[in-house]
Amino acid sequence: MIKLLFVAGPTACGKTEYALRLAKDLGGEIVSADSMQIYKYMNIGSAKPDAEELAAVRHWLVDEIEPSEGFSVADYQSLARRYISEINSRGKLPIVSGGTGLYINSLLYDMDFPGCKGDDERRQEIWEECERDGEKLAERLRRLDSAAAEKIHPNNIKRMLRAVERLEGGEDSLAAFADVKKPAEGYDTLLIALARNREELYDRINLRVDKIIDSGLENEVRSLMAMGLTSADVAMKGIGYKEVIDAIEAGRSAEDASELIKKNTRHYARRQIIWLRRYPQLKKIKLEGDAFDEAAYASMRELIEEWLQN
RNA sequence: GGUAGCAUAGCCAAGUGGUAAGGCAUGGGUCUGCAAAACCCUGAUCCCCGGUUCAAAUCCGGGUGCUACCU
Repeated sequence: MIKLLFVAGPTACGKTEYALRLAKDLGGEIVSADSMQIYKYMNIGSAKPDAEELAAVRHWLVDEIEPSEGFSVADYQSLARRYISEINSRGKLPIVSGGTGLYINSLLYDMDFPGCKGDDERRQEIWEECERDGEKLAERLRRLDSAAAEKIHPNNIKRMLRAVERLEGGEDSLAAFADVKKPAEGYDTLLIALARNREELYDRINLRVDKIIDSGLENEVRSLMAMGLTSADVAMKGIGYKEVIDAIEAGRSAEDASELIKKNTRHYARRQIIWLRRYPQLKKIKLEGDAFDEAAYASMRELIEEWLQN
């Protein structure tokens, strides 16, 4: 059994800081569960740990791929599992830190990604075949698997496309949609979620967005654009990036996009919080104030010590 | 002081006699290959008082507040 610690929580709640401290104190290495920090060159906007932090504790799945590369949960899962066992075999504690719920989920549970891989072109094809009509797509899905069709809202084109893709790719039914959630085998997990008052979190978000913009988000976006990336690239769909690209293209500056970025980040944080509510085993640690919350950290350590004993 | 206009949910806002569109925010939620994505759900009896009418956010009178212009 590999002991696997998770430090989750919404964006801007302080994950980086606390995970780093834990890694130092426990002799751990950090496995990022962040769908944006995984990209190279996207440092400022994704609020990546800085060079000093990256040097202090070993990080995995940060700066892993090119922004132009495709990536998916399935890729994440297999890479993360590999790194985790390597860390474990070195006698270190793997600490998964990040806010991408689905990535965390892929490690926590035995999600398997069988069947066909996601193929953009294939999905595009299906979409064209349905004449870009949500209703027609829904009908096609219903014919293939009525149970799956009932679970996916007809407005959710993206999900319906993937479902059709899988079913036509050979799967008889999307049994996966049943909520069979087996804990991942081979891991002994402890899931800690950092939490804050909503108001305090939103204040932190606003502050952080201002800081990110001051630190040169616009230049970062411009250099990514110079590398040939456009708003069509997945990496550029990240919050902060997409808004600034739009602003630049409209002849405005990053500052002009500030309010929009803040709003989108708040929405994102809310969804993250809601996502985490699904885990009954979740240990919530409430953080307060801007300074490092020693009291909260101490109770975190206590939880961890107890878990490590068993 | 005068004249005109406006007053609808946290904000923007439609509706000008038949019982309150929509957008944003907020909150809640879904989630098996783009997840910082995609999608779903969520609120008011219309400034106050009186009147006309079977029926008023909608018409009339008065009050209050805001805005513009005038003196």
